[in-house]
Amino acid sequence: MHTATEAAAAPIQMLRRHADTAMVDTAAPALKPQCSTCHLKDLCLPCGLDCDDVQQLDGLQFGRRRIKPGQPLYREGEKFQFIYAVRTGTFKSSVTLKDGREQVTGFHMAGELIGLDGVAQGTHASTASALEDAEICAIPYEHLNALAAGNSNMQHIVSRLMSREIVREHSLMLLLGSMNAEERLAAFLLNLSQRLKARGYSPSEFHLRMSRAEIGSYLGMKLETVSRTFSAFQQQRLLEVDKKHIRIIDLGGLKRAFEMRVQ
Amino acid sequence: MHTATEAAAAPIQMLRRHADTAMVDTAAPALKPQCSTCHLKDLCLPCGLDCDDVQQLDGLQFGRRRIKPGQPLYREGEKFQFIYAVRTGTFKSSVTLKDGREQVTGFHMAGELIGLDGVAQGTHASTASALEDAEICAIPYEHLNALAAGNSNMQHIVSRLMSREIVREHSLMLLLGSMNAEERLAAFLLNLSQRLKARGYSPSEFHLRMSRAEIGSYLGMKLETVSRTFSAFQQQRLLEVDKKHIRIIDLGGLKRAFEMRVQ
DNA sequence: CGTCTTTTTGAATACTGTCAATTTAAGTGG
DNA sequence: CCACTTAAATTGACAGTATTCAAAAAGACG
Repeated sequence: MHTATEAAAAPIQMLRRHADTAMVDTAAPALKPQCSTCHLKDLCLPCGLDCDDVQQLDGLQFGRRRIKPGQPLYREGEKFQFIYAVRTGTFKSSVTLKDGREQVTGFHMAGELIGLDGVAQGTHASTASALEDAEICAIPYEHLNALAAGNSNMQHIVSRLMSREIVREHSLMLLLGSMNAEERLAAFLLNLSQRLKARGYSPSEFHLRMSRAEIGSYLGMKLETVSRTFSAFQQQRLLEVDKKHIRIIDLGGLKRAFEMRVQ
Repeated sequence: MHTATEAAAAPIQMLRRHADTAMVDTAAPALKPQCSTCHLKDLCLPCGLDCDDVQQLDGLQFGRRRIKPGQPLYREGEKFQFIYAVRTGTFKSSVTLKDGREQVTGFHMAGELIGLDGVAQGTHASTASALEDAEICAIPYEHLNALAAGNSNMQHIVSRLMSREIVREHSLMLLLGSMNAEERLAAFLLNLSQRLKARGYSPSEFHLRMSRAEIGSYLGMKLETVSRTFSAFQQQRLLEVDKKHIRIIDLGGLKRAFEMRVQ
């Protein structure tokens, strides 16, 4: 088993270490996380639980792990053992096509849980990779389940998380199925803005962690179209775009570009 | 509360009865279903449970209900109380856009469970309507949860069902995000064929329960494009199409049209 | 039997994709 | 520190696919 330190020392070779991606360093005492004292408490798994229940989560003694940019947290087909809570950094989830291309199914930031698609078949149905230096909590699914078996609150929290993922994907299907390029990008930016705001960051000025190609894959369009649409928004004076740095200068206008169709 | 009979007597007025769509006739003794004797046992909720656990499901005493074509089983925003198992007939799930258009998020047939997207917020996130005469089991979610609290097998079954829905939506996102019209329709037909086969029907000859517009909404294309693509498949001698009656005459060819990209 | 809906098909348009060139940024090694 | 290589993003020109608009045909239904 390789530790987080070893992984950090050899970030280049990540593509060869398929079987190891789920390994977690549970030995390092400095990395023992506690939900009860975590600043992400209100966004993450413990959200909605009372003090006693959160202390039960502390009892799970899950490991923490650092991930380097580009490194996979888990891979499609790999055995499912943990669900992961993002502590810092950003991840993308994707499913890969036979011909090698990927479809990005989500971007994930601090407090969000990923890996729940592995429950269905006991193997991960998607691949999750870090887009920047990141840190996660690895929650052993079986232990969480054991906890949930004796605690209906906990049970409900986990179910709700899964259901939320279903609802999230509904709205993405809606986007992919019935919006044009401008509406897609507007929806993407507004969603990002909202999630950053919920995490205490500026909702109007931020740095994209993903490439144009990754945004395009997520939104079902080519990277050139993403780039063109950014330019169009800039000309419409909705945004200021400097590569990955985005400033929303007309939030209302952006919402109009998007809410035209949704809700 | 209106009974199934009343509902059947006034199918035209369904659009006005928002609050009532989740009502279930639990009084009619003839309609008391038993999982243990149900012919859908191996496809539906009980799949994977042993005899003892299935008998616990019988104890839930959930109601059965008939739905007329076009009638909603539940509606977006409505209070979430039940998950539904399709006994007979076909349903579509959809989310509606501000401007009235709908995005179909799924088609559901015998043995499939719907409504799990309501767990997230306590209200249904989509609308489910029957495409033909249908019959469902309404499983009270709270009761199921109570059962799951004392039975980890049961718990696992429910989690797996939710996760399966997440995985299903992944593959639909993949379809919507990175396939052309022919690939989409081929994927749709192959999926349908496979599910019909699992239910003992012919996988190569079947009757579509949904309109071209509904297929189009599901696949993210216009009804005219669906129609044209059917015609194209017919000219390529992959299908014989007579309105809603479909005969697959070259399964391999259809798979090639689709597997070109997927898995 | 007439009306309404669904489906099919055609023609023209619009949007996004493809290909290619250029610019900018980032990383590498002398 | 600078020249070099590599990767990412932007932009243009053109092509191709799916959409839109429109009309006709075929069912479905009362």
